Amino acid sequence: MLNTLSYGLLGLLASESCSGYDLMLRIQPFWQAKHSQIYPLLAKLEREGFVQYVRIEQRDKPDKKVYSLTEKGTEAVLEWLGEPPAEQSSRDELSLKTKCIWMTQRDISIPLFLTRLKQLETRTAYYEKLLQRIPEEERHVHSKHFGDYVLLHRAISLAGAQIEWCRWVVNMLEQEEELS
Amino acid sequence: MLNTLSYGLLGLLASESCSGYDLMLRIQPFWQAKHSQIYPLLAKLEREGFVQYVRIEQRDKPDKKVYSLTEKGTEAVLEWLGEPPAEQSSRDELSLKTKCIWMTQRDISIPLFLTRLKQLETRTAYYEKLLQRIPEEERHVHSKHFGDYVLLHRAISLAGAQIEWCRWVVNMLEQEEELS
DNA sequence: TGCAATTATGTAAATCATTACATATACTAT
DNA sequence: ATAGTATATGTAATGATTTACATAATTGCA
Repeated sequence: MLNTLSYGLLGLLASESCSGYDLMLRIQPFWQAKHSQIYPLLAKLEREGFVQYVRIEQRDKPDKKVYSLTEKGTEAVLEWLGEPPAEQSSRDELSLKTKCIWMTQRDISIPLFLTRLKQLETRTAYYEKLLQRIPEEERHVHSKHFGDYVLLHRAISLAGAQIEWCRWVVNMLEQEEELS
Repeated sequence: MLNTLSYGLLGLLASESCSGYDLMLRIQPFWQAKHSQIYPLLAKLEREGFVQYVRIEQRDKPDKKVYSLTEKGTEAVLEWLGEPPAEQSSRDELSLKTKCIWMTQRDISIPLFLTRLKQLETRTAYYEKLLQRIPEEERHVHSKHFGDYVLLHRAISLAGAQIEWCRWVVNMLEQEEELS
């Protein structure tokens, strides 16, 4: 039994062999992990026979290790896919702060939600751009990019719901200003 | 400088003094933390003067320590509220598995989303119940429960968006079944 | 020319978080 | 009776994660 991050890395390698650096960038949107966690984990997965690598020399950039799945690695991913998904866990500092807005004045509370709005709008724009890069012919169930396609859809729709929510809260906080 | 969980606990204590056990239950929806993390943290916050406690004897239940904010604790919360919120971070195993659905058959992929649907429906029902418990007169900006009110609204709307998304994905996976 | 950013990999120390161990009372269902 | 659940608090060991330390090539900018 491996941990979730390990399975996530193996899952990414299933669709395309790549370097630890690439894995770090690709897993970011779904599971935050720094390179200092990923490199030792890949080394461990290699020692245990789930992945293998070849060193690739590059002219313009430093050498890299391109990892690929072994048969054992592929089996591990398929076994993992058969198990029910763990509940989603989210950690949002804004939620904790929202529980305290009764303590604050509008000059403190409103900027919290305006900052979040900007974060959400920036991320939405980024997701939209990524979505546009997936051509029509790769948006079907059997495409390797079907997962990316549906995940981007979810990310955009959730961000939209949160943007609406932030505006609703800011509105209420602003209306209160007129009364006080 | 304290960590986010510490500020979250202090923030909860700002609206109502309560036991470590209560804090654990109350912070759960926004920040997952076990009692084994919370009890030592409260002890540390007490040693450092952010909180204080009184031991309360109970007839039908074990004794408890009821924690309350000190002046230093209140100042720390207000300072924390003035800082911009950190970006939301979510960890969802289903996202990682979704990136791999191209590897699977419908009999593996569809149950993943059906399981998530059940999880979301259960949570929505729970949130709806909590929301109903907040009376109209406590849903305004100056109420101590305004935060709970708006957070429940967000949780319900996000769960709704995710339910729709799961159904959309399941539909696509099922339609593919007819063709294969 | 120097400074920052990007690509690329790694280790060490510190902190954060979970699991397991431990205890104790009271209530409820089988 | 006894098993399970809820309340209530704690520690110890392990595992996960972040921050800081380290190196090195290339590109772009001021």
